[in-house]
Amino acid sequence: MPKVGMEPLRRRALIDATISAIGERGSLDVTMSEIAGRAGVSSALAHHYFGAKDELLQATMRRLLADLGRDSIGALCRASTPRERISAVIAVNFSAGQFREETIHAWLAFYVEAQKSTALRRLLRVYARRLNSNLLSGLLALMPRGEALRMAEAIAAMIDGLYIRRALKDGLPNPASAAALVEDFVETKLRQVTTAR
Amino acid sequence: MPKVGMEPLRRRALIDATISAIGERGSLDVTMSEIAGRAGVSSALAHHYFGAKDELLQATMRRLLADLGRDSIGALCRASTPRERISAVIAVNFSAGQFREETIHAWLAFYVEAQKSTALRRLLRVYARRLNSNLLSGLLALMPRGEALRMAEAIAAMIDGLYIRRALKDGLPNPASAAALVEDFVETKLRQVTTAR
DNA sequence: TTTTGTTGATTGACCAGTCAATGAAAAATA
DNA sequence: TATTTTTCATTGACTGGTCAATCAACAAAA
Repeated sequence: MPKVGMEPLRRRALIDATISAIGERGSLDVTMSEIAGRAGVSSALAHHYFGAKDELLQATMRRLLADLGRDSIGALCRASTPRERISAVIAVNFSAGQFREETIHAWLAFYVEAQKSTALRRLLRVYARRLNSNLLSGLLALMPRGEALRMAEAIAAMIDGLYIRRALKDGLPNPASAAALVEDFVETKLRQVTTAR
Repeated sequence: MPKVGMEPLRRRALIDATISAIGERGSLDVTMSEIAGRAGVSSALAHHYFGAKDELLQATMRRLLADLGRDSIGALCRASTPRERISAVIAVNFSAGQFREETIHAWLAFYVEAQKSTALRRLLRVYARRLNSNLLSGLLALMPRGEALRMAEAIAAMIDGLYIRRALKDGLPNPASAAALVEDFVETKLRQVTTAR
């Protein structure tokens, strides 16, 4: 049965299993056995491929980041105006791929874990910085620098806030209305800036 | 040494210790011994007064909620116009008492734990609902109901988002600029609504 | 002497991480 | 081609440690 070249497959399966386990439990304290079981292997194998548990967790976080990054790049490429870039960033964060219970739980759990683990904190900072710069790539063309910087922070905070609030309500999946809330904010603010004095 | 009437003192001390332990660790997995040690008692005593660990955690969460509630009521009483009520709510959430690393870490950790514990989830819902209704108590006088509802959600999300983002940056305590961000949003939106067509 | 406060010691469960052993493909060798 | 050897994949069983929870016992008021 065993064949060569299993490693990448197993790694992927273990990371998938980690995300779904975290998503289901709603927190990071899932056991290696639980994760391994979901991936259809023994816990020893999980340790074989990832070493310690935090390495698996870091790999999982990196995967989440990579997925979001990929989606973001795709959406930004499809945008042709600065205004569209802003909408693209917002849309990605509330897209079907990202705004799932599983994913949201995982992000939230990692946020907490990042308070303990410097490695995870560094990864989360990457996320925050990237979100910020993606937003700025649109905002800077539409308003003065200072205004754009503050606006980016506000939008980012609102997105994160909607994520975490989403985690509280179970059974109410309305990514569209969440995105609309942010869009409305952007729209209002843009009108104010362009109409100014 | 032992005197009568220790119970309320111990309970308070243990809850205080729980908050500071969580704040320092940055997550909920602090041991009963750790908490008890900080409170200057044995872990057995903590169990004696609180029973199981989750009861202590729930009591801690309730304390956090109560503190925020008390502050909110105070601030709202001091506000005389609807517009001031909105600012009061924002100010409380970023006040020195609430916007501390310790408190923020605790809130964040509880957010995650609430995914597992229905009791904690219920408590967090209380918080969310109260924040919402406090905001609405000002907003409803200034704009149409539908608009006010959406606005309340947006403000609440932004506040929560700024909280969680604050947890990421260490050593950068700027509650004032965070509050200013929210205030600016409110101001902009209000101008739009009142100037409208 | 009963109640209240308090603890050290212990238990039982759980879990991350290790290791030695097994089986099966691939590569090397005859 | 037939064989041996090496490498890869995989696991069950075990270990050491941690921690929540319990309990029996002790001390000091009331």
